[in-house]
Amino acid sequence: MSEKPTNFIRTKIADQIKQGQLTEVVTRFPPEPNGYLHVGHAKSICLNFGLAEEFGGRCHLRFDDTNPEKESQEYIDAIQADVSWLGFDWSALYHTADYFQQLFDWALHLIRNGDAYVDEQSAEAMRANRGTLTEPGVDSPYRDRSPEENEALFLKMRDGELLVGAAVLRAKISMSAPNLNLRDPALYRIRHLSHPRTGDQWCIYPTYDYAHGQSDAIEGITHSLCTLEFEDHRPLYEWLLKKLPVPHRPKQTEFSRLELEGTVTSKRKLNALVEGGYVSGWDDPRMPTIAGMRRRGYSPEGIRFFCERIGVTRKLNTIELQILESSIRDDLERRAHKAMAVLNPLKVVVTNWDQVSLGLDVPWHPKRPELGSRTMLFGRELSIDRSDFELNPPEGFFRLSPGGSVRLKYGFIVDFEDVVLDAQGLVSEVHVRYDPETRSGRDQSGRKVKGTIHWVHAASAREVDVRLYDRLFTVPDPGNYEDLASVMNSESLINGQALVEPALGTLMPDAYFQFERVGFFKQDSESSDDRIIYNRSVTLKHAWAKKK
RNA sequence: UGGGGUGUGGCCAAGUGGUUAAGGCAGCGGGUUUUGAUCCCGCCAUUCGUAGGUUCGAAUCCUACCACCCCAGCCA
Repeated sequence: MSEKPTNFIRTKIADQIKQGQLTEVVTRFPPEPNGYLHVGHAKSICLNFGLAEEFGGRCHLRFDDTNPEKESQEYIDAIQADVSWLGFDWSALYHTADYFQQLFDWALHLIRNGDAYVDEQSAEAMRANRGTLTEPGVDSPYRDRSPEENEALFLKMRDGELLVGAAVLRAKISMSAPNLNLRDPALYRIRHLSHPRTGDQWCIYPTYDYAHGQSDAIEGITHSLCTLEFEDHRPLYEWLLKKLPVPHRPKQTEFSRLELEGTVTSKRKLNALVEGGYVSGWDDPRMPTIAGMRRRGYSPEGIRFFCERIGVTRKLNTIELQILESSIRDDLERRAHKAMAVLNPLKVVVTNWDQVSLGLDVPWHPKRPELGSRTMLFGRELSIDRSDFELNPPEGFFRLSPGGSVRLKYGFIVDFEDVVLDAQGLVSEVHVRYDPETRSGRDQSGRKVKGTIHWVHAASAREVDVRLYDRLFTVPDPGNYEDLASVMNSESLINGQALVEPALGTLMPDAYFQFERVGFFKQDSESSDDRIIYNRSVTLKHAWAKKK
């Protein structure tokens, strides 16, 4: 993992510091608690927290909780867990809801200055009067009320004397602005709903446009980073900051959102997958949510490495899944304990083994001795993977086949002797002879074999469940399909069993594993003492499989 | 067709007037290897959306054109 790649935001900040325009960097990550965080949020988290960290500033975690209709405590808790799991500490926890009083007072300020008015048009009328992309809108009949009348009405809104939808507070900018966001945008709406944080204290709630910039100002945010679709909102963001006596002037900078090949990252669609029962929940290992990736066995470092690799620009981009997977592998390669597991067992009898089982001391990681070792047994009856034996091997096959030899990793070289077929003619057993001179670590024979395969000792192996995951969709751009059901991959989850060496048969919820020659695995959170479940996080790269 | 953006190899992405256009992923070739993994080495854009122009010199400046993305929630 090399040094951090640069990007335009970083460059700009470094520049501002160099020119003395900036003494501290304060960013914020402002999720709305209306769903779980996904890989796109991870990009934003890494950017915001990463920048603050790099320039010795701070990054606030702020819940942008302005709309109680869709927000809940479940999401608030999950978001904190996810950010923290990714490895970031927020200097303090903030809530837009904590600024509701200040925001309200500032709304009064706008009203008194003639910069906002209460509109009693229906939502439909407002829409009709907004105009179109090419035609200007029409002024509301309520647009020229006096400040006094507006204030009285706004207080009635606050005091619950008006019904939902009966009125809205609007900024008084221009109904003919070419930027639609400037055509008298709504600032406050009536919602007789209780809020996870403020309870029933308010029945009017500020919109994102009104709340966001002012919250940034209150917190002293220097760089308010958001995605490109908010670019058209920047003039409004700045208009409000200019009209209000705010203590600070934050600057908004936009970057392009992450698009990941083969995944959807809209909360609405992710929610539809959960609600429709297509996945087991927000943390289903196939979900691109942080919770899903965590459960699948991706490491925080791997995800952060990914976010670093993909960069930050203003261009449309679709990241290939391989970049994510290779980032995860890169981290897991050094982090994981390496062990033996056989997914499709084939019985192997070592016919010339006539002693008790032999204990082998096997390191957890050949390149990281500090991880220690464990004992594996070698004996007369073993299991190997069915795919490691071929009766009629294709050209270039160098595992076990009739007349051939192979090394059982960390054990001995074995030579093919015989094969037992069942009634259907399928291989049910392979008989081999082991070469006593070839014990790993003390091989005196000088023999070289082409293939080395993994195995487990039949009597001491334990059976575990294994869940093999594949992409959730059959198309690279599921986001373009309204009917997600039609592009779901029916084989995105394959349930199976595996025989694992004894050391893998106990509950180890935090450990990362590589099943040698198979892939990276992590125990699923549903595992229990008597039923261990391993999730395949990601496969190993497999040149042989590709060539076939 | 209004406004705002973006165009550098298959996918990302540095580069902001001056040697043969960084790097990563993918791919290809080779070496090491008791994981066909890892690791290591090499190859992989005479060209930067297109066409003109300015300049001794342009991906970088100018002009025109083309393509794509975002905006008409009392969502964020």
